[in-house]
Amino acid sequence: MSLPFGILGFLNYKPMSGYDLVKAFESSLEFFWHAQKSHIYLELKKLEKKGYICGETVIQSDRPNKTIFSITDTGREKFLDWLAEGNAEDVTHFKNTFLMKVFFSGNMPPSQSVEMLRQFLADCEDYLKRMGSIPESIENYGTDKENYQTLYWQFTADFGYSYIKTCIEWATRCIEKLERLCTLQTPCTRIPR
Amino acid sequence: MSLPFGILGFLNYKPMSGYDLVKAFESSLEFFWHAQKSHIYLELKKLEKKGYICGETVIQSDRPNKTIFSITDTGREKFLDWLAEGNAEDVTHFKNTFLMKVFFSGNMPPSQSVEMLRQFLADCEDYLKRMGSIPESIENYGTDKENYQTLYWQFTADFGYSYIKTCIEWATRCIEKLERLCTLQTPCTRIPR
DNA sequence: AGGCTCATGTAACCGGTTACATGATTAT
DNA sequence: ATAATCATGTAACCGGTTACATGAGCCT
Repeated sequence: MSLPFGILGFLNYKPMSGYDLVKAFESSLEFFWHAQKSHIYLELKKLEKKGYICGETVIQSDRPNKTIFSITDTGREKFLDWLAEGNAEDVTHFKNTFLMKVFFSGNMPPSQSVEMLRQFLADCEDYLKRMGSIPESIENYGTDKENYQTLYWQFTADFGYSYIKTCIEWATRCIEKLERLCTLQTPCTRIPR
Repeated sequence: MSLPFGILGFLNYKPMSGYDLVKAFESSLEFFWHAQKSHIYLELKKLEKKGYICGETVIQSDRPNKTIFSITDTGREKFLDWLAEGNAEDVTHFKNTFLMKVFFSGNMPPSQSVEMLRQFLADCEDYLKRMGSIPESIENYGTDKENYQTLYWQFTADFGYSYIKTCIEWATRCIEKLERLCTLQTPCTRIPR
């Protein structure tokens, strides 16, 4: 329900082609909204049909032709409406497959769940490393340094960073607890179930 | 892609009716996997057709009849396979509409985004309050106190708690920064865009 | 000649949501 | 009477994913 608004959001900065949008999503929103290429192109058609954006074909000699989309007044209006909307469900309605697995981990040997948590920890740390390069990439598509845009981009980056940090601390705690239980209290021969 | 496994997970503890499952989801998985009633009943049919669970009608005189579902051997096998699977995408592929709005907040007056963040903060604090009652409710459907189940339930509760705490701290930071910028550096008459 | 970036799609599918709908029994 | 709990669905829809597909031009 958000992809079309993400597109409108980018087009509100400046007109872009589908290809540009794919890259914009990859380099920024990726961290909290992974979008499929095909889905973006599909959504562009829908938005144009609705009259929220309008496309113009640009003929290029050195590379394939492209369509540059601009946001329309109605499009901008819809986008700003969306921005102003409340979103109370967002705090409560998040889905996390990994946590579901943790929840049901009593069904596998503790050694296996320790391994699972270690993998999660490794993935988080890997992610954190790759995140180091965000602040610079954010600078690249800022159009107007006068306004608050970069500030909000920093906010989302801050969120991502804090979130991953929290995940790392949590996973570390869990692993410690499991290992303490496994090596000290209960000998590893005792397998649940 | 996880709901059927959530159902299998619960049925692996003990046989349950669709109604029981709805309540089980509401009282526990709710925090990271909100499930629709209708979806659960739909999924039960699919799982039965696949032979992962089997239902038995229980005739009741004091209340409407019901169907109690039990997990089959193949069902248990599939469930354990799922548990053992890796889930690297889970760290990277999360969707958050609210963060998308923050990302595009340069398009609205700072006062409005402060309001949005305050609302988020309030929602988080509200959520945190309601979370206080989880540990007790978890105790209720533990079948076998000998095994590690409750430990893992605590892990997920710990995650939820830490996550909300992180959100609260983050939102507080953001609001502070915005207010400092608005009241000290730039007079509020200057509205971006 | 072969790989890269640029550029854009279609078709099938699926997980999940929303709205709607029914009906029994029990407690007040 | 009527509200609450128990109990179970159907149908339409939609957001998003996966797989597949094409083709121009540039660089080496």
